[in-house]
Amino acid sequence: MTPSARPSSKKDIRRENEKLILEAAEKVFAEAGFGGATMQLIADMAGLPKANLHYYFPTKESLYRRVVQNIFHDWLMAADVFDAAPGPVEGLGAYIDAKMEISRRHPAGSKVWASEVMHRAPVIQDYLETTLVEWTEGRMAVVRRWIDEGKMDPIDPRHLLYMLWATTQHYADFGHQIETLNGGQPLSDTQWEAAKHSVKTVILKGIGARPSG
Amino acid sequence: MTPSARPSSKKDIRRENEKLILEAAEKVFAEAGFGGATMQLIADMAGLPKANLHYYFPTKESLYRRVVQNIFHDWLMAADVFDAAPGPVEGLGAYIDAKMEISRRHPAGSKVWASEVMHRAPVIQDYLETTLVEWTEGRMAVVRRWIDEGKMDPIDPRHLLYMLWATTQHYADFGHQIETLNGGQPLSDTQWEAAKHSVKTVILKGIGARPSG
DNA sequence: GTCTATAACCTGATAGAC
DNA sequence: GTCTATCAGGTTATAGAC
Repeated sequence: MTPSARPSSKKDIRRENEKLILEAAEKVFAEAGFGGATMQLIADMAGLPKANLHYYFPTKESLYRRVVQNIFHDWLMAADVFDAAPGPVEGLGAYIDAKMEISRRHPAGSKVWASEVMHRAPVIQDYLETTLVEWTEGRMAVVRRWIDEGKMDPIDPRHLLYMLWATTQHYADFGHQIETLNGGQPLSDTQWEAAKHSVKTVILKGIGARPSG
Repeated sequence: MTPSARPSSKKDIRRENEKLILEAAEKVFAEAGFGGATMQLIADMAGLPKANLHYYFPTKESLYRRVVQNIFHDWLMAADVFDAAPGPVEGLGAYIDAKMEISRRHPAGSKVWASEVMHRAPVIQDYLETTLVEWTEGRMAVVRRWIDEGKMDPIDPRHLLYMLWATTQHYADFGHQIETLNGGQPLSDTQWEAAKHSVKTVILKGIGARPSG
C-alpha cells in the first residue's frame, strides 16, 4: 500500500486533479463570468464529479481566487524583458511582443482578469494595491530614466503603460469581435505578426523612441 | 379620467419607468455581469417593485438586450466626427476626444459592451456581423484615403482602429484599476486632459499624421 | 399600471456510503 | 479520494387582487 516509484501517489493525484480543475475553471469563468459559471459546468469540462471540486476547492470563490492569482502571476512574469533592456526600442518592443503572445496563447486568462477588474476587483483588490502598484512604479521609473537619457519623448509614463496594456490585451479580451471583423476567422499567423508589427510601429514611433547604439 | 394636458399620461409613465429601469439595469449589469445581476437588484435601484420590471420587460434577457442596443447606438454616434474631417489630425483627434469623453461619462455602458463581447456576444452577434462590419469598412476606407493622399504613414487601418478602441475604452473598462493606481482617487479634470493628450500625442505621431493645410 | 404572494427551477454546498 | 443523493437558499417569472 505504500506508493510505488512510478504510479500516482496521493500527491500526484492531487496535483493532477487540481491542474485539470484549474484549466477548466479558467475557461468557464472566462466564457461565463463568475456569476454565470457553475460548478457543474466546470466539473463536466474537467471530467470530474461536481463533489470532487468541493473536495479540492471548498468554495466556488476559493477556486476563482486561485484562477485569478495564477493569471496575475503570469502577467508579472511577462515584464522581466522590461528591465534589462538598454532602451525603449528593445524594452518596449520585447514587452509588446511578450504581451501579444500571452493574448494569443492564453486569452481566457486575460478575460478573467478583465472581468475581475471591471467588477471592481472584489477578489484581488489587495494585489492591485500592493504588487501592481509597486510593479507599476518600478516600470515608470525605467521609462523616466529613458526620457532623461534622451532615448524617447517626454510621454507621461503612466499613460504609456495604460496604452501598452490596452492595446495588447485588446487582442485577447475583444478577440471575438476581432474574429467577427475578420470574416469569422481567427487571426492567422501572418495576421498576428501584422498586429504585433502595427502596435510596435505606432507606439515606438509615437513616443519618439531612438534606437540606442 | 381622461389624461389632462400636463400630468403624466400612460405613455409618459411608460417612458419614464422604462428610462428608470434602463439606467438602473446598465449600472447593475456593468457591476455584476449578466449572471451576477438580479432583477431584484435592478428593481431596488430603479425604486420599483420587481414585478413591474417584468411588466415592462418580459424577461431578464430582453432587458439586457435593450441595454446593449442602446450602448451600441451611442458608440456609433461618436463616429460622426470621423468622416467630415480633412485629415487624420482633425478626424482621429476628434474621434479620440469623443471616445475618451464617453469612457468618462458612461463607463458602465462601455463595461456592459466589453462583457458582452468577451462572452462571445450571445445577444448582439447579429449587430457585430452587420452594422459593425459595415461601419468598420467605411472608416477603413477613410483611413486608406488619407494614406493615399500622403496625410499619414501606411499603417494597417484595421489595427489602427483596434488601437483607438483599445486605448480609449481602457479608461472606462479598467477604470477601477486606474483609480487604484491613482492612489484610490478618480482621475481629476487635469488628469483626464493629460490622458487625452497622451493618447492623441502618441497615436498621431505614431502614424505620422501630417497636419493638412 | 401596481404590487404581494407564490410557483417552478437551479445552484452551491454537504452528508455519508464506498 | 470518489461519488450519489439531497438540503438549503436564492432566482426568474407569473398569478391574481387592487
